[in-house]
Amino acid sequence: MSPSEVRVTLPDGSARALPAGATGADLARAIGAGLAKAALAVRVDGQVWDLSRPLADGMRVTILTDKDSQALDVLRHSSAHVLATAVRQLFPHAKIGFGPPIEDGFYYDFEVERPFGPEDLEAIEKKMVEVVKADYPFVREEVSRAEAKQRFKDDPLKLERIADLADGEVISVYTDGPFVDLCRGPHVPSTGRITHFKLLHAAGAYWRGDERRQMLQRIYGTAWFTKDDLDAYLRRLEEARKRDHRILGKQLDLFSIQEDVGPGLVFWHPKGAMLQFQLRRFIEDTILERGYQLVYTPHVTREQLFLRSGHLPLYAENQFPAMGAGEGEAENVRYRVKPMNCPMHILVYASQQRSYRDLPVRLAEIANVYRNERSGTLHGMLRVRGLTMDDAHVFLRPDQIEDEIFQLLDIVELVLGRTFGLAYRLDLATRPAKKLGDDATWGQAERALEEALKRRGVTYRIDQGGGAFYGPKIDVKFNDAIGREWQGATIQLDYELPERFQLEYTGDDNRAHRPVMIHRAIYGTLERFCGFLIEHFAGAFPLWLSPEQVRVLPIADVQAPAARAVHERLRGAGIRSSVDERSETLNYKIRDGETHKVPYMAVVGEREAQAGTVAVRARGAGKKQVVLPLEEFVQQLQEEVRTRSLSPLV
RNA sequence: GCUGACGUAGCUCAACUGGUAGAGCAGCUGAUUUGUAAUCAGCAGGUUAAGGGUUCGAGUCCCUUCGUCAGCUCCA
Repeated sequence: MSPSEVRVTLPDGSARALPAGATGADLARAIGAGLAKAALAVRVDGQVWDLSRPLADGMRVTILTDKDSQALDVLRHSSAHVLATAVRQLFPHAKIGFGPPIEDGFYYDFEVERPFGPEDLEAIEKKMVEVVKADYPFVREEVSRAEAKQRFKDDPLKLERIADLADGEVISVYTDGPFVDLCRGPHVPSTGRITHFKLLHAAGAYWRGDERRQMLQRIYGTAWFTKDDLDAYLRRLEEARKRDHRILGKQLDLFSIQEDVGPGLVFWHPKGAMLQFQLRRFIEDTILERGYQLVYTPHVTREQLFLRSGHLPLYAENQFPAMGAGEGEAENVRYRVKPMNCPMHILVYASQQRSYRDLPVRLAEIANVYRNERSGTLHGMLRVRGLTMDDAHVFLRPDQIEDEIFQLLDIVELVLGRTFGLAYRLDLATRPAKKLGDDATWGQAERALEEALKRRGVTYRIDQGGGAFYGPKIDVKFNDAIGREWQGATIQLDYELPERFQLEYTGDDNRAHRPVMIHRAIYGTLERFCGFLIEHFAGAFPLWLSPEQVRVLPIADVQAPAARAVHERLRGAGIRSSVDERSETLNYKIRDGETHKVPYMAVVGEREAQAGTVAVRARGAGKKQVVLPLEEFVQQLQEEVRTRSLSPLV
C-alpha cells in the first residue's frame, strides 16, 4: 500500500482503496452515482461523521442514507441549524444557545428581546424554505480555543459553552451560508437536503435547564426524509390529540376539574368513578389473595409526624402549608394534610409487638393524599394535587426481600402484563444527590433489589441517580397503544424510615431487630392510571371497565317495555346497562351509543320482543349484528367480564 | 414557580380596524314510530373567567387576579 492511498472496509467486509485525503463523499462516489446522491453522512468506527471529512487508513466505513435512523438525527440536527440561520436573518441580534436533534424533531434556543409569536414562526418557516432553496453547503472547520472565542465574541451563550470545553477537546465550527455555529456536528452535506420539516411551537426554556438562569426562547420543529413520514407524524400528533384524556374525559363525562375548587383536584363523575371502582376492586382482590391487609388512616396529622419521618425538611415545598391547632390545643400544634401514607402505616405496624413469624406485614390502603405541586406542572389527571394512591407498605426481614420483590413483580405482571396486555420495562433507580442516610445503607438496599431482579430473570435497566431520597426503587414503565411511554408502578426499598421510627420485631433469638420496609404502588395513582387508560383505549374500555356496558335500544316506543325487561335482566346479572327510550330513530341511537363508546348495543325490535332475543351490535363492529337469546347474551357478557377480556366475546 | 399564548351558551366555535353577542350540536316541548352512525319544527339558554380602568360606547384597548394550554423546572 502506498502512502498516497487509504484502504477502508465496507459493511459487507470488502475493502476499497482511495486516494489519500479522500472523504466519505468521495467513497460514495467511487461506489456509485446513486449512492453519492443519497449519501448524507458516514459512520466510521461507530461514530457518525460528515461526508466531507477525510477518511483515514483502516477505517470501517458505512455510508448513511435516508434508510438509516442515525442519518435522521443528522438531518434534524442540520434542520436546527437551518432554523437558526433563518432566525439570525430575521432577528440579527438573537443570541444562539443550543440546537440539538430530539425524538421526532429538533429545537433551537435563542435569547431575544421579545418572545416569538405564531406570526414569527410563520415568517421563520418561510425564511427556512429560502435557506433550503439556497442549498448552502455545511462546512466544517476545526479551530483553536482562541479562534473560537474570537468568532463567537458576540454570543455570550456560546462563549460560556467554549469555556466549558475540556482542554484538548476538538473545537469544531460549522458554516452554512451566512450562519456560523459552534457545533460538534455532524451535518448533512447541504441545506438543500432538508425538505420536509415544520415548525411546531415556541416556548420558554431556561438556559442550560437551570431555573436560576435566564429564560431563552425555544422553537420546536420536526423534520423527516419524506413527505409521507412528515404527514404520518402530523397525523400521529392529531391522533394523540384525539385520545387526549382531558377531551375524552369531557366527552364521555368521566371527570372534571373545576376552577371554583382549584387546579389539580379531580371530580370523578359517575362514569369515571365506576372506572376507578373497578380498578380498586381488582387490585384489592388481587392483593388480599396475597396476604395483604387493608387499613384506613387519617388524612390530616400533626406535622410532628412528618418531621419525624424526615419528609418535612426535604419535602416541604410539595406539602400544603400547616393548619392551625384544633380547639383546646396549644397554638403551636400544627396540622398537615398528608402527602403520603408511609408514616401512617408505620404507626399501625408499631401499634403492637411484632414477631419474626408475623413478617412480612403487608398494609394496603387506597388513599387520597395531597401534594402542592407547582402550578405549571399540573396536567389533567396525569399530574394532580389530590392523588389517589393504590399504596401499600410491606414490613419484612432483610432475608425476605427477594421473595417479596419476586411476588411484587408477579403482581405487576398480572395487572399490567396479563390484564392490560402492556409491554413493560423495569428500571432500577439508584441513589440521588439529595438523599437521607449513608452510602453503606444505600449500597445494601441497591444490591438487595438487584439480586431480586436477577433471580426473577427479567431484564432491567439501571437509572443512575433516579432513586427516591429514602431508598432505591424499581420503576415500571410501559408504552401505550400509540407508542408513548408512561410510568406507573413503583417499588421502593426503604431502610431509612424503620430507623427513624425505631421499628422492631422480635427475632427467633428473642432479640429486637429492625425490619426493612417496601413502599409499592401498582397503578401508581388512580388519577394517572385512569388518564393513561383513557388515552390507551381512546375511551373504548374493555367490558369489565366500561362504565356503561350495554345500552338497550328499542326500535319504536311499543318495544319500550320489552327493552326495559332486557335491561332489568342484565342489571340483575350484574351488568351495567341502560335503555335509550328517546323518541329518536334507531340510527340516531346507534350513533349516540358509538360516540359514547358503549361496548354493546342490544337492539330490541318487533322480532326480538317476540322471540326473547336481542340483536347485539358490538362497539365498532358496524352492521355485523348477532341475534341471540337474551340468556346466552348474559352468559357471554359475564364471561367477558370475569376474564377481564380485552376483546369482545359476542 | 418561570416564559409565552389563550379564556364568548353544557360542548365545538363565529362576531372586520371598538358600534345592538351569533351558529351547530346537546337540552326542553311538540310532531314523527323509525331495523344498525345524526327525522322535522319550535323554545329556551350568555353580567363574554372575575375585578378595575380608558372611551359617547369594550367580547375587542390597558392593569390586576384566577384558570387553561405549550414548554422549562419538578414528578406518581
